[in-house]
Amino acid sequence: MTTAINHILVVEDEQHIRRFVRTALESEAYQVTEAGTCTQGLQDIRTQRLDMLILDLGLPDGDGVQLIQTLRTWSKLPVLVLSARSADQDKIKALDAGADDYLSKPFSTGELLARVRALLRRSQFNPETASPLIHFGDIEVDLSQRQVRRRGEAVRITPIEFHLLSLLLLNAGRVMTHRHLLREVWGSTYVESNHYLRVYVGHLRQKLEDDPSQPRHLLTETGIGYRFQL
Amino acid sequence: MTTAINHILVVEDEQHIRRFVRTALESEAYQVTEAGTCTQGLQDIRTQRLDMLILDLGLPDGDGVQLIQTLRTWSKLPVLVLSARSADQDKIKALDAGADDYLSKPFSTGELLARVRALLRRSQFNPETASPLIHFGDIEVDLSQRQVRRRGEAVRITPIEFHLLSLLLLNAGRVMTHRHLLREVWGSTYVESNHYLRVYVGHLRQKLEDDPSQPRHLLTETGIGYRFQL
DNA sequence: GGTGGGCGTGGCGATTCCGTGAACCCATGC
DNA sequence: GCATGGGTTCACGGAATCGCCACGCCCACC
Repeated sequence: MTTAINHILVVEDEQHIRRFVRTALESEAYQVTEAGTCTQGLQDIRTQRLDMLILDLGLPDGDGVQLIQTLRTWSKLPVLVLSARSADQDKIKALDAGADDYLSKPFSTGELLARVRALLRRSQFNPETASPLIHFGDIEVDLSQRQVRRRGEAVRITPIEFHLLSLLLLNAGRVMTHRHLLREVWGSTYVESNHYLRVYVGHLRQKLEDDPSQPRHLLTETGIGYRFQL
Repeated sequence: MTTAINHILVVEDEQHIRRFVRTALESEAYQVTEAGTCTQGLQDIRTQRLDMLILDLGLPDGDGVQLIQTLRTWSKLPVLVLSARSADQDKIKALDAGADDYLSKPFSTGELLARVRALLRRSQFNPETASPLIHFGDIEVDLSQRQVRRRGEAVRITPIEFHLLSLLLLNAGRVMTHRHLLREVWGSTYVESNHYLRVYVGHLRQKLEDDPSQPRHLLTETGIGYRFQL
């Protein structure tokens, strides 16, 4: 199956709505992460590569509007608000805080998905949200566009290679354990297949390192895992 | 956010709603132009420098959804839809045709303005750079006129081919997933029919590439989709 | 009623990607 | 020196994906 490139974070405390939204999104092959609280949500936003945030306003541990405002001080991540309230003032406050769309409950799967598509479509036109370029050596990586360049020339990257690379880049400087990488890329049944990693790390070194036998960026942490040094 | 004055076109046939919307917008110092019909609206879009379109779906002389679709073949102008209908299917159709937001009547001034602000904020749409002519290789494409030329000679392009081409061109440089292209061109029930794409991408290569077997512009991203390189 | 263009669909060879085993390298410790 | 464990590289078969050709249907237009 085709790799989902759109990653959506759903912040919602009510269990059943969360499941409802997740199911809807997954049926369209989006990658979904869930959070139940503001704090957890912010945590996820900081650590994950996301394309969109779906946020319920009525969270137990804090004000959703507040969260949007904080978020907007450093990110343009598209935000779709869900809310039980349908009063004008609520909508206006949320939208002016920086939300991009506001959907009152109850809502249908169809409308939710259509609004998600519209939002993703629009935000992907926007070059500023889209391109946190990552540089190292003579390589340039654009994660949101799934592109890798070496001295300006496009480098061919397979889906698995790209998945692995983006994990390492998003956690640049940190050690990523074998198990963690394997679980993310191949799934939890492969956490012991260290061999896969060796092979694909090898591929990436061939494509990215000046001297693949003397890697300067994609480093191995013997007995632990790998680390990416920008 | 304080740049040039934003110019908004309101296409709406009912006199009193038009006045209502105009008054609201002008109270926020937007420059407003009005049109009462689809034809007039399209005319204005082609000739004026606009930042946004507010469109009523129930126009006497034609289908609003149709208008959005045509518009989207050559422009990314932000579109906010107003409609008396609030059924899911209407919303979905409009949003998937390319609208950016959908507001059901009756609506309040406050919400309308908040949504306009959100939309303008999100899409720093630059009408100057939206040139209708696109060049690559020895090909010239005029999206608004629906014409393709190769070394000056007209190239025959079927409706589906053109639709596909305009999507790729409007997102030149980006990877477009199979699903996304299929949904836009064939509709959401065909998101898994990758086969269609292979065939039509093939057709386009035959017509546009110097050496169709070694494409330089219409590139495949194995396992993901296609990308157009200008 | 014939003709032709556009479209959907099936099929098949070619290409690319992936999993896996085997060989090799190298540091460490006995 | 030699065994061991981890790391790297290579090679190859199977699977998935892709490009391309061909056929038949539909419909618009003679």
